[in-house]
Amino acid sequence: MAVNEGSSRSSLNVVIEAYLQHGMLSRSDLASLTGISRSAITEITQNLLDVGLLQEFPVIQEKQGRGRPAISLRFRASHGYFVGVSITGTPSPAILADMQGNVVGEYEMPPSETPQKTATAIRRAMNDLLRQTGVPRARLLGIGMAVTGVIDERAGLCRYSAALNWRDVPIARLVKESTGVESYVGNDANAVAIGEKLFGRARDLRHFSSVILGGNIGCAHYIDGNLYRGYDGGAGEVGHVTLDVDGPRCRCGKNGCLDMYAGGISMQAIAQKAGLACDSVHDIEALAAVGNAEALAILRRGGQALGLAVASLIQINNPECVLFADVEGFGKGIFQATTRQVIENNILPRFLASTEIIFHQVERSFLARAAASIAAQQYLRVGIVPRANSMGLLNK
Amino acid sequence: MAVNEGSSRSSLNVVIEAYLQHGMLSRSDLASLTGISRSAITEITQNLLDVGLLQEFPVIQEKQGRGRPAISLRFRASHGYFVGVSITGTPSPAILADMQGNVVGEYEMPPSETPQKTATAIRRAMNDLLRQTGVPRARLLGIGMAVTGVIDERAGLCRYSAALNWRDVPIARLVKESTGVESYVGNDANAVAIGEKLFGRARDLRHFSSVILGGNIGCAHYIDGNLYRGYDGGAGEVGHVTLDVDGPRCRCGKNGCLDMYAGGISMQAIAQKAGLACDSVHDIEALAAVGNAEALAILRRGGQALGLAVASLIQINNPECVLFADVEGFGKGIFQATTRQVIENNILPRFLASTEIIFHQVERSFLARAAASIAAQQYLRVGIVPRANSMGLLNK
DNA sequence: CCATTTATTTCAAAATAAGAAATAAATAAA
DNA sequence: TTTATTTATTTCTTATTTTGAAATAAATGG
Repeated sequence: MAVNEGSSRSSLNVVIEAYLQHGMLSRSDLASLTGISRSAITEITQNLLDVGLLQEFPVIQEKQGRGRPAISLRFRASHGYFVGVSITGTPSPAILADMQGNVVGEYEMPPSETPQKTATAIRRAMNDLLRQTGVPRARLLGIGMAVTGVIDERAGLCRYSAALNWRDVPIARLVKESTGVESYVGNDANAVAIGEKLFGRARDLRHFSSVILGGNIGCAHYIDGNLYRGYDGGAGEVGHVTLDVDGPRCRCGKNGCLDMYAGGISMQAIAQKAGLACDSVHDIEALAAVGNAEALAILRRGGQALGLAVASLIQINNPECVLFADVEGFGKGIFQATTRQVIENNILPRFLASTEIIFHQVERSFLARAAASIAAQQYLRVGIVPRANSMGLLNK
Repeated sequence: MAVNEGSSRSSLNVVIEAYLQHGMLSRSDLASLTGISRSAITEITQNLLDVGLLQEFPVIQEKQGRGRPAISLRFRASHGYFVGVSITGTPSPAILADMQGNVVGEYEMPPSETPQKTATAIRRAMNDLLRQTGVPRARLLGIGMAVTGVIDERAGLCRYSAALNWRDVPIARLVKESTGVESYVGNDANAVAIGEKLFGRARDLRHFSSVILGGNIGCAHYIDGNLYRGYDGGAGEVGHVTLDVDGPRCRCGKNGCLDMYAGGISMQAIAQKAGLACDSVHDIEALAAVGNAEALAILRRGGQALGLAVASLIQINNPECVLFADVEGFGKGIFQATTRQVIENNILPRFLASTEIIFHQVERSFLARAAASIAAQQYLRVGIVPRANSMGLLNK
């Protein structure tokens, strides 16, 4: 039986959770949001201020009401720092983020090879980032990694990654051993969702799905303000939704998976087979823009497939918003337009009005930043916040 | 901003929640499940025993371990009673259930017409049930209603119901006014899921989806041990997942919705149009069983459609189990076999192993019983449990 | 400048939870 | 049959947490 099923109990945890969810809140907000008495809030926030986790934020509010203005509180940026790395097969930035999620340092990582080499590369990245920024090692509170593949977050394991050719790699332990710093792994699609929630477009949303448009299609859901991982961590496999049982065979063994139509890898392969000169989906969009019929067809077919799959998702889960994170470089082209159109045509009118569809391009460091946030969240939830008096931080 | 976002805080609520989720737990179980100290558990359960909500359960355990045997506790059946009604266009039973979800009385309701008549009919049902069972009115703690359609559970409103031809009906208020008893409404698909969780096949599952095979296809999800309603209560509209953009037009205005292939109403309509003599899908199965090609084709097409939609659901949400509640009477026929087959063929191997697929027939009173449970849950969560000393039950 | 409004704090009282040690009820072994 | 061992539950004291009421603060609008 799991320990502590529901969620945190003590008011302290409720308060920390509220800041993880909302970023900036006055004591008054906290009281009405959590139902905890205002006097208790004063006490709890005082402790967190003493400890240095929270900070009062000089308010320059335009819209000020009648009475005494509220003082907003938020995490104190320099309370702690986290390294974030996106472990993919390609070179990618490692970053150092502060407690507010600001990127304070970047470092270019080589593409990951063996787990051991990756751990070593992360140690180098960490050392360079600390030197570069002057952050003392003691203030480094965790290392977060976003990995493409099937991840067991609790165990800190990469169960399987096709891109890295890893199987059952205890990467969290390896990195912890290499660096001496507490380390956490997460799935990259989940990391994107966490990034969207913490500093992206989903800041104040409690229910949303994010869809990663990359070489493959990834997806993750926030439900009731929390990342939903599924029964055994598999939620979000939209990429393998079947669209046509007679469609082309996917590497997963099934036919007509979404990935075969809308995944960057497949689209490029199809384009190259058709004799188009392209190195990325961006090039396909460019060709379509100048009227290339073949390119147009590929993008339309991809958008149609993605639109149908996401329409299903919307009707099954009724998210407040679906966020497409474009990492491949589709931009505002045919693909996006088709996807939107097909979604609109295939959901019930009631969802049409209430579901926001957002496409946006994400930067190279987005995943690394999100990975750092995973570490920050874990750190705060596991509750290693130094104690003021003897606030018992609960085990989760 | 919502009051009390996360979940309950006080240990009392955590304990009640644990019993809502698991039904029967010893103090020891509670302590390890919730992380609350054993001494606190003793105190809390003592209060709940005093109040009469909990009851010690004489254990006849086969598998007894080493030390002192644990004493299981559970809700005391006679602590309170709830009326449950399924409001559909057809005659349906109203039931009286005790705190453990046992049905202690049944009453046959006429088909619902106007909201006002429905409220009156429910009053009659209530009075008869109380008379019939001898339960004192003071012990009737709530009335729960399961309604087919779009429901705003918080407001106690039926936003829209095609089957009843209702629009924005404040049914909870009407029934409360008519009966003087606190009343709650829920969507029928949600009610089925709640029923499965509380006394059906999903008792110990934290993540599952239930699919109602009725005139239309309904669906609801449990996520992390709680019913997930979606951003605006629309989660579970699997019935309108598009399977073929060129398919037959659905009454929702789109083409090729799942309902058009696998909904009982559509299947019957198709069968009748094809000249088959049938009054129910059960008849179609019977015809298929004796080799009728047309009947076979209809069932196969339906099962194929349902299988594909559910395969998508599984890959999107990774539930532990998908429970099909057969209210139409398909039974163990072609439809079920095809659905299973298609699901298996269209999900990733990793889901094949970890996702349980269960079909089962539900009784006529299942929905009414589930509706009563909705009332019970609401009652316990809102926290009107009489106070022993001054246990502050939190607002939710 | 004063009434009003909203935010935050103070402080004593009450409620709650934890921890250690005691007690209970079983089984396994001597 | 004892006796040791194991697991469950309770008791009781202590410490912590939370509340509620009243006080204080900081703004706006006459």
